Amino acid sequence: MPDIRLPDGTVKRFDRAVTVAEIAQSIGPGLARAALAGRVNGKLVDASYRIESDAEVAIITDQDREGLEILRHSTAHLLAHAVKELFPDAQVTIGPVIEDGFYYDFAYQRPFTPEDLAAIERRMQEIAKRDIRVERQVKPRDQAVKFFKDMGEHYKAEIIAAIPDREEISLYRQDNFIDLCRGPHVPSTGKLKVFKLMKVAGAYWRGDSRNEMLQRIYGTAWTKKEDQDAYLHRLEEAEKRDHRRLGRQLELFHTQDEAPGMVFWHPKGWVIWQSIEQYMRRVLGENGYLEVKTPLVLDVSLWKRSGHWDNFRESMFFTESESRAYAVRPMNCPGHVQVYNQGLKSYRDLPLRLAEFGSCHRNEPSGALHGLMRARGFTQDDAHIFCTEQQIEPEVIRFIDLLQRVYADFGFEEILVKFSTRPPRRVGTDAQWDKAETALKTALDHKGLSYALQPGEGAFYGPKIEFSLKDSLARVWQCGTMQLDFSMPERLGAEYVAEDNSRRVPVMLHRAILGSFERFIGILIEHYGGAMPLWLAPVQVVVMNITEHQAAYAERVVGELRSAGLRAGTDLRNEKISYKIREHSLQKLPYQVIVGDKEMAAHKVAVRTRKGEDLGPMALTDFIARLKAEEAQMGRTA
RNA sequence: GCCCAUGUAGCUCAGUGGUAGAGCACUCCCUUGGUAAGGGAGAGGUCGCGUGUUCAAUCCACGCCAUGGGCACCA
Repeated sequence: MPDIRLPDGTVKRFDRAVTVAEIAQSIGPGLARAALAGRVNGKLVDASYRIESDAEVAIITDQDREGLEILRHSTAHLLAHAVKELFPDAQVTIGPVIEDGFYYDFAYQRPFTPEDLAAIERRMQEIAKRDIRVERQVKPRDQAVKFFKDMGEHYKAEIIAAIPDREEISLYRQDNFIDLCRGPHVPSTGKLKVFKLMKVAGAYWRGDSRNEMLQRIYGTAWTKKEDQDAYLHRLEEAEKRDHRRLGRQLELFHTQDEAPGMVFWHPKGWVIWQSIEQYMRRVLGENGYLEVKTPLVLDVSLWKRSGHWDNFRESMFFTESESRAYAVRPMNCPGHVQVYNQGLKSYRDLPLRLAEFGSCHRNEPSGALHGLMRARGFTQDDAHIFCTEQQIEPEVIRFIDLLQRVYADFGFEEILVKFSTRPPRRVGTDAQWDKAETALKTALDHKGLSYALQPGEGAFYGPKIEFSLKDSLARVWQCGTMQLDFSMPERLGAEYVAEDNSRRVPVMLHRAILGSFERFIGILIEHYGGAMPLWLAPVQVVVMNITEHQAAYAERVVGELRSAGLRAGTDLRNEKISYKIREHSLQKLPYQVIVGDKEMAAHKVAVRTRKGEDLGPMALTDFIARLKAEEAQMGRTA
């Protein structure tokens, strides 16, 4: 005689064991139809789950977050079901829910083609229409293993072997398709209405590149058609912001076959770069950094001493001359230690903050390359702080202050922080690690930052903090980093004379705010959809004449804008004004100035923004003042 | 690096076993037009690279390179 307490507080009494579906039915036929699953005493269960004793029960429908996940998970099963009907020899492996959808990995003698995908999707629709009941059953472990082995599903058998002993082995059956699964699932395939297969890709079994490659089919599933349409629309919008596409359209940069993973910056893109570099140079200077420039190519022996040869030689570029071997630098730190090592340092010289816009090359795996985001040639806004252990904490706080200010200036509001602590294999003493981790943690707490702790994820040479920012499409990009290093100063012989006249090894802090210029500019392009804030816009103002009669006046206006330090150009082409406006709007140029006879007579300029707003005629001095004010706002108004 | 797809004019893309086409951009001419495309003419391609099959390859096969989507990797 279970008492069932519902989320609204009401209690229903049943005179026998009752299923979630029956409870939904007792509440109303609408809910009974909508019920996908239930939550019984906090645990998600199938709608067919039988409740024997008193319980708190909530009915899960597609209005719940969990409901959507169950829907997606069941759609993954539907996909596997369809694949097994069409390709009985394919073996099923795993099929989890992911953001916006699901995937399922199959082992099959040949890759699935796009045509296969279309056929599979059609079959999924058919099976959904059959509205087959989905049933759960529990099997003893050895029986389950035998069951799947007999079916030829060796991957499933392997998965069961990896499930902890105390967990139940549950199977889900829909018609003749049976899959190992924890569940819960929708009560019948008819609940699955809105889904679409997106793409097929290779994926390693168990995520290990030493294992065989499986065929992964990605799909998306939603509760309503409109949601799916909105999702597909969102993908299209994201594609329009793709930095590679905008880089071409806005003439910022290009890449070509002869230099894979490296970038040819065009004049407009280089203005963005230079605006950022000069800005960074200014704020670093304000914060006590000293800028240096060190060699891009160094004798291999230095990379052997630094440890890079041992760990990363596979992804370094090498060259040689007169029988001497050199490496193109993959990092700047060894160079900075060389600068530090010139002249005996005193504790009075610390902290010493050496900064470099350091060009690095790493021979990244070909499949990893991705426009500006993952390149083989890139430039870090790198700096190394040489300091004592006592100085770690204040230096980290200073750094976080600077980083927050920089991100805000670029228009990023939200920063995510991850803190990685000592890994099992590491250098340095426990006492050093204790001090270092405490210093980082205290600094984070001092700044009131919440962070995700990643135990054991630190580098072998020290703990680290990683800073990611969220862009306008809510995508997260890791950019900033603060890493402690107990290893390299010692390996490369850095030391200082302490107060007691003893020689000590300084702590080295590796830190970057932007990460790499290439990647950061890529993020900015996508964040702003190419419409850069005024201070970063390659061309800030274009002055257009209506007829050739105002050409000289337009030139004069541009001259004054340039004298005021603005990046301005003319468009005196023999084209209609609407044609010029369209072109510069597509180029996302922030301000368009139109001069016709009226403006010329009144010594004014007519101003239009890239959003299409007509600001009307104004005096040039007012216009310049407006732009200067906007520049000073940096990314904050955008 | 692995799996799949793609590579044709500056860009976006059609297309065919008999050495190629559109739109936009570009050049010239007409047009001097007031807030997102005025009209006309012209020029432009070793069809990613290589080898093979074939009387003949941009098209078929194989290899390579690059790009895209994933996977693995990311000091």
